[in-house]
Parts: sequence; structure tokens; C-alpha cells
Amino acid sequence: MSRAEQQPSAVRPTLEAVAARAGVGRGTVSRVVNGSPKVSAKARAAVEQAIAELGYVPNQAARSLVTSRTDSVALVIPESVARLRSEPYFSDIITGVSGELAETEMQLLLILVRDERERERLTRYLTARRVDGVLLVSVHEDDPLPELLERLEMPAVLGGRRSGEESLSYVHADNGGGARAAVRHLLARGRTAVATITGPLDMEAAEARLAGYRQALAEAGLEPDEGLVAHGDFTERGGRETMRELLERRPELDGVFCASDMTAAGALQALREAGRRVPEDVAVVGFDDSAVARHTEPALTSIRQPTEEMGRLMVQLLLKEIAQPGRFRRQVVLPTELVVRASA
Amino acid sequence: MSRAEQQPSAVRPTLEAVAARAGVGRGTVSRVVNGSPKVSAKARAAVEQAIAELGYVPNQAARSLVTSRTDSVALVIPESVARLRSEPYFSDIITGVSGELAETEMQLLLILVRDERERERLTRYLTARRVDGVLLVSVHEDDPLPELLERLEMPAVLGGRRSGEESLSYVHADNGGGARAAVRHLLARGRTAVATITGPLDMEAAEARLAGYRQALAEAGLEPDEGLVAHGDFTERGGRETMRELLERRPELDGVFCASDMTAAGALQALREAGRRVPEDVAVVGFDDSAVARHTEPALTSIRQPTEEMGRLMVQLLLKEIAQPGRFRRQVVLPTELVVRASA
DNA sequence: ATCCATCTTGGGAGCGCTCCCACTACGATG
DNA sequence: CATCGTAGTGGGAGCGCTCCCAAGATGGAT
Repeated sequence: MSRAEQQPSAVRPTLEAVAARAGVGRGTVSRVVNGSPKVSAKARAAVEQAIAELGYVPNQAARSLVTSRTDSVALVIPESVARLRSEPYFSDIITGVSGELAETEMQLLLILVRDERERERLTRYLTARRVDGVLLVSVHEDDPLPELLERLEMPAVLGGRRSGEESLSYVHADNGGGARAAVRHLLARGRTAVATITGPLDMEAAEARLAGYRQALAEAGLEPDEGLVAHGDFTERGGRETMRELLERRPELDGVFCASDMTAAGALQALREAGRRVPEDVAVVGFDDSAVARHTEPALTSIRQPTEEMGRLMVQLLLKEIAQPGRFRRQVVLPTELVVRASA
Repeated sequence: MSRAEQQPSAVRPTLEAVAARAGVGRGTVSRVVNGSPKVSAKARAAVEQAIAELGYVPNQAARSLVTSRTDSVALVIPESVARLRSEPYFSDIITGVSGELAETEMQLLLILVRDERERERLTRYLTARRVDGVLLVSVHEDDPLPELLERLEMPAVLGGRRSGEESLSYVHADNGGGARAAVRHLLARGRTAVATITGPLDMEAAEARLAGYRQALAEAGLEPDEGLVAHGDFTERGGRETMRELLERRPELDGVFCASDMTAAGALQALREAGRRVPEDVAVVGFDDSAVARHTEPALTSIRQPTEEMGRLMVQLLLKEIAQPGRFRRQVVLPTELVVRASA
């Protein structure tokens, strides 16, 4: 056995036991454990040896009770099951958040909020201050959670924002710019009747993508046609159904900008059903550049947003906010990028 | 006086404050909060009113310190980033686990373990008993974590198992049966040279799927041909590269059973590159029936495993194990199902 | 030799809760 | 009428840690 140095006793050793073994007081052990500089080299060595011999690990509950810190943060995802399952966006966020937290001693709580009951549970949880901070993604305009976070003075960083004048810290992608790039690309390919399938417009991201679409058309001097704007909900099914409506209403359309890749995947299905060839008859651009974009037939031209990096950045901001409560607040917009594949 | 002042309203009421307000002792409040029956109706009413008026929420750290329970469980995913991102399996597990935990007061910690450093961090964490139990998915044969869990006598449930004689509780799918069904289906469609792309064989699930493949061929009286067996790693890229090798080695193959949908997606790409039509020239079956199965071209025939249900079940078993430490242990195998689509 | 600033150190005082035991009140029992 | 449960209650004794303060060591300046 390679763990000969640790003689695990039946009960976990306490800080007091370490102090006794090292021949010092509790205070000194506590200082060593917490990296205080006010400890002599000799005392530090003795304590470190005792810790190793006893296999001491601090009791977090006792520590929390005194410091009222928990050394954990929550990632809150307020979405229906249906969306989480099919949305690679969340996996990427989780990957980034988890990776960044691994650099620290903080732990990650994952909290999915699907209905009113679960929101109440979360409210209780946050009121009890069982985490030091909160990352909240997929923010809807009327979501009561951001307000709750403010009221509780809980350090928080949003992924996305409620509106243009968001008071909390956030990280989000340049949705408007991405959408403009997408539509410009379609126009540059000679498309003249470019439609869009939006996301849920109670999300600023969806709203911004729609605005970007309109801007790009305006820049090109095209007459706005509201008949070419149809409302989806970021899901595949929504994309399919909305595309059908759109085809019925404007059979002449030759390009579609979809507010998400899943939407675009659905739209491709509807186009295939309708016998339209992609990209020959109708060119399609998605948004997110998620994994699905590479699996559709044809592969999807899409707008890449640095989702994982957004997760990492959210964590960095949150940690700063936790370190300086009430003082630190920052709002970051990350650039997007057009990724051209077969669909447009 | 440069420090921020504390709002009086920001001071959280303690159990003692509730007791004072309700005109009872601490013990009685504690009993009410914890649902003990040994409280008179009158006292209970008074306490409940005081709790409501004060907005009392118990302090978990103080509770933990005494009970040494944490009311949280960890979901541990020991996988590289690359896999997590593209593997819908994990999203489904998370959805199931989170949904089931929402029925309780337990919280979910998500712990991704990517390298040795992160494993050490987890070891410290578990040694400190900062969770009441652990769910461990994607178990590899030589993974040191299950052993650690046993040594720490930590309640645990595996998703999958290390081998046929697993000592810990687990939930897994009938991988062998699923693989057999897949291969039988290919044979029933008249395929005579059926290859397989395996998963990483240090995982029992991958091994069992390979065994199922062999069994089905044997049942059909076919001569085993090891040249038709190629080793992948569950990823898309692995599927693509392995399919290329396979085509080079056995150009006559007319069917492929892939050990995961992502593998199959990669295989489809390689087949397309090679100018083989699917399913006309080569029929393909995947495993998992994940979301990607519906997006490939052609859509993927696959073996469905009830991933989300597996997550739920794992939680149920874990909670029982936490309730009866050392007594409860159960191993569950769930059925799989062939889902036929265009690829075979 | 004396004094004082600085560095270390030990340990008391809780943090907010549960556990447990002693104690009360009151109806039932002999 | 004394005795005995029994349901209900209050509060002391910690859980293991950090915070803080008083006090001892150290060493340079006078």
C-alpha cells in the first residue's frame, strides 16, 4: 500500500488534536492551515508534520459556522427539462465554470429550476446563504431571481442580461453583432428574401439577435417585411413549426437566419419536408455554433459564441465580487464569429 | 469607520430568537423545525408563527456541525472535457439526478474530475465528508475512486459498474442485450459482414457491448472475424478515424454496430467521405439513442437506454443507502430498446 | 542596562444548532 | 389519596473552528 504515511483512526482528527501533537496551540494550527504569514518557520514545520501524520482535514461546517462563508457557489439554470437536454450551450457553460472553479477551493452546486416549487426551494436556499455567490444563466426579462439576488446582496454574475441597463454583473456575447454578421453573409451570397426565426423575445439575447437582423437589412437598404419575421423559442420543434409557417406565408424566401442552432436544425427538417434544397433554394444560418451544427445535413453555417470561455469569465468575476462585496461589478461583452459551413 | 455597516434587517434570526418570540425554549423550536411529533399543537402554532414573522431559516453549518450530515450529494463525472461537451449522456443523467433530488431537501454538487490534481482535490473533499453520498458515473475498470468510496465507507451508487462482480450499488443498462438486438437487426436486414466500433474497453459497458456483438454473430452461426472489430473511444472523432481503418481493412463490410451515437456520427462522416451510401451500401446502428441520433443524415437507428431514469434511480438508491448506512446495497439493470430509423 | 516596537503565541469566547436529560403537569391507576 | 406513567418542555453541554486579545519573546535603539 502506497499510503503508509496515513494511519486513519476511527474518528477524524480535529484541529485540537493536531495542536496537541505538534506541541502548539489551536491558534497556531489555524494560522498554518489558513496560510497566515504570522507563524515561525519552526512552528509551521511542526504543524505541517502533525497534519500529515494525522491526515487532518478541516471541518468545513465548523469553519462555516464562524466565518459564514461556505466556499461554494451555485450555478442556477432556470429552464425546462426539454431545453436543457437538447441545448449544448449549458454543457459548455458547465464545463467552463467547473474548469475555472477547479483552480480554487470552491465547489460547484448545480441548481436546475423548472417550476415555482423549485424556485421557492432556491429562494430558501439563498436566504439561508448556503452559497457564497450565484451564477445565473438563461436570464429572462421577467425572471424574479436577479431581483432576489440584489435584495439578498448576494454576489452574482449573470450569463446574459435582463436588458440594456442591467445593474448586476454579467458576461454575454455580442448577439447583435453576430446576428448582423449572419444576415450580411446571407445577403452577400445574393439572397434577397431573408427571413428570421427568433428566440423567445423575453430574453434579451433573442431580442438583440432580432435587432441585429433588422439592422443588417436596413444597412443593405432593404425594405423591412414583418412577414419574414417569425417567433420561435430556441428549440428544435419550435424551429420546425415556425419554418413551416414561414414557408406558407412567404414561399419566395431564399434565406433564413435562425436564433439558435437547434432552431436551425428544426428549420432544416421543415425545409426538407417542403422539398426545398439547402443551400441552393434556401440558405440557412444558425447561432451558437454548438455541436449539432456539424451534424446536420447540410452542416450548419453558424455564429460562434465562446460559451465555455463565458463560463470561465463568469466565475472570475464572481470570485472578485465575493472578495469585495458591494464594490466590484463588471459587465463584459464577448465577440462572436461567423463560421461558414455548407448550409449558407 | 470605512467598513460597510450592517443593516439590522440583514441579521438573520437564530433559533434562539424564534424561541424568545414564541415564548418557548430552544428545544421546542428545534423539534418543530425538524418535524418531531413530541410537540403540543399550541406550542407548534406559536413557533410556526414566530418563524413566519421573523423569516427564520435554519443555519445549515450549525446543524451540520452537530449532526455531521450535509444534506448534499455529489455527482462525480471523471471525464475529459472533450467527452463531456459532446456527450448528451451526461446531460440526461444530470437532468434525472437533479429532478429526483428536487423532491427532497438534498442539494447537488457537480464535480468534474479531469486529471490527477482534480482527483486529489476530490479525495480531500470526500475525506472531509463534505457530502452525504456520491453518485459516480462513467466508471473505468482501473478507476481508483470506487475503492476510495469503499474505504471511506461513503454511501455511493455507480452509473455502470467496474466489472461483473461489482461490490458497490449500481444502476446500469443491459448493454449486452442492447448490442445483441442491434446486431440481430443488422443481420435480419440481410447484412453479412457486420463490423463493430467499440468503446474504450476499460469500461465494462463497452466490453459488454462488444460481447453482445459477438454473441449475436455466434447465434447466427457466423464465423468470428477479428478484422471486423475495431476500437474506438465513444467520441465522434474516434468513430471517424476507426471507420476509415475498418474500410481499408475490410472494404466488403456492409454493416456497422457502433458502441455510441457519437461514434456512429463519426462513422457516418467517414462512410460519406468514402462514397458509401447509408444504409444502401453500409447499414449503421448506434447506441444511446441520444439527441444526435435524430440529427445525423440519415437519422440513426440506435439502442435506447433510459438515461434520465437511470439518474433518478441512482438518486433513489443513494438516499436509501444514506438512510441505512452499511445495510442497503442494490444493483439494478435496466432494459434497452431498439429504435429503428433510416440508417439501418 | 533599560525601554519599546514587533513578532509569535496560547487559549477564551463564542458561532447556531442538536442531543439528551432532568423536570413539570396531569390524568390514570390501585 | 398516594403513586405512577407519559406527553411535553427547557436548557446545559458540546460539535470544531476562527477571531481576538493579552502576554511572552526577541532584538534593536538609547
